[in-house]
Amino acid sequence: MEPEIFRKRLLGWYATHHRRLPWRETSDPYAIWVSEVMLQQTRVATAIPYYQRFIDRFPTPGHLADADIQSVLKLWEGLGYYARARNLHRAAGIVDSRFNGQVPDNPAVFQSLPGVGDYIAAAVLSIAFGRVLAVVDGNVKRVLSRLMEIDSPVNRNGAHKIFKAPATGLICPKHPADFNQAVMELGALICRPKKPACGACPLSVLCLANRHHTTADFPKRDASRKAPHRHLSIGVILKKGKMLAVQRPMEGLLGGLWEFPAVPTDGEQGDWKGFAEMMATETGLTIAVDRRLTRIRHAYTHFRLTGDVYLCRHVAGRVRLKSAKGHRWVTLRSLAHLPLHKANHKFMDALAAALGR
DNA sequence: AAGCCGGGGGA
DNA sequence: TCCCCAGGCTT
Repeated sequence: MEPEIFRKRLLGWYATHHRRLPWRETSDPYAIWVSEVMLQQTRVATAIPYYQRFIDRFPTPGHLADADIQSVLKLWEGLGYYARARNLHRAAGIVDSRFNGQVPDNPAVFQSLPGVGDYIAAAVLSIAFGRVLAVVDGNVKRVLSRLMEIDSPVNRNGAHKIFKAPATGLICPKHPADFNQAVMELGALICRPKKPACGACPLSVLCLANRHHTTADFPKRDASRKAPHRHLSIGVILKKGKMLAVQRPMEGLLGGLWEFPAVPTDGEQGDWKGFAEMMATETGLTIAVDRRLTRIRHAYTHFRLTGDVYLCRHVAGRVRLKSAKGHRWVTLRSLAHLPLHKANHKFMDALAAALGR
C-alpha cells in the first residue's frame, strides 16, 4: 500500500463528495469538540439538532461551565449516554478556569479532561488545530479491515490499538483534518456495514477485500450475547393534583435524570399489594393502587425493559427515598422542565390523557 | 481485559 | 428482530 496513492484518491473523493454538516461550517475547537462528543455511538442525523441547540445555548466553554448540570442534561434529553453530558460539563469548567477558556491543543493535556479519550483527542486536535493524529472509530476500523483484510475483531477490547497503527501510517501529514474526516465519510457513505458501494469507491483498486470478493467477510466481529430482560413496575403517585418525580443518582445508568419511582418485579401483574409495599420501601409513602395505565417497552444496550405503569394515590407518609437522589411533586407542566429519560417519555401521552389533558 | 453506559434507524 | 453507530470510564 502506497500511502501517497491512498491519500490522493481518498482526499480527491472527499473534496467532491463530502456532506455539508453543521460542525464543518466552523473552525471553533469547542464547537468541534461538542460535535465529536455527541457523535459517539450516535448517528450524524440524530446528533444534528442536538448540536444546533447546544451551541446556541452554550456557545463557549464559559457558558457551559456556568450552566446548571440539570439544564445541560435537559438539552441532552433523549440523546443517551448521559455521562457524556456530565463529563463535557465538567471538562468545560476545567477549560474555563484553568485554560482561560481555550481548548488545549496538546494531546496529553486535552486527553486528561473527562470524557476525552483517544478518539476525541485525535478528532478535535486534527480538525481544529491540524495536528497529525489519526482517528480510529467504527468507520475507520471497517474501512481498514476491508482495505487490508485485517482479521482482528473490531469489537474486541484491544481493537483500537490494533487499528491505530495502520491509520497512523496512512494519515496525510499535510491534510490531517480532511484525511480523518474523509475516512469516516467514506465509511458512512460508501464502505457501509451492509451493501457497500464498492463501485463508487475511490479506494476499490487498492482494497484487498474488493479484489478477493470478501467484502462481506469484513470487518470480523466477535459474537454478541443477547440482552437479558427485566421487568419494572412504575408508580405515578398522585397527591393533591401533583405527582411524585424522583431523581436518579448522578452515577450509573441514566445518572442525574428524573423519572417516576419504580421497583423491579417478576413480571406478574396481579400483585398490587406487593407492588404497594415495595413502593413504600422505595419512597416512604403508603399508597393505594388505582389501575394500570399502560405498558411500555424499551431496549438498552445490555438489557430489555418492560414496564407496567400504575396510577396510584398517596394515602399517608412523607417522602423518604431509598435509592433516589431527590424528589419533587410535579405537574405535567413542571415535569417538562426536568430531564426525563426515554422509557418514561414513552407513557407521557397516556398519562396526559388519563389526567384529562 | 472485561463490563458498563442510551437511543435510534435501517435492513 | 438484529445490527451498529465520529467511544470513554471503571474495576
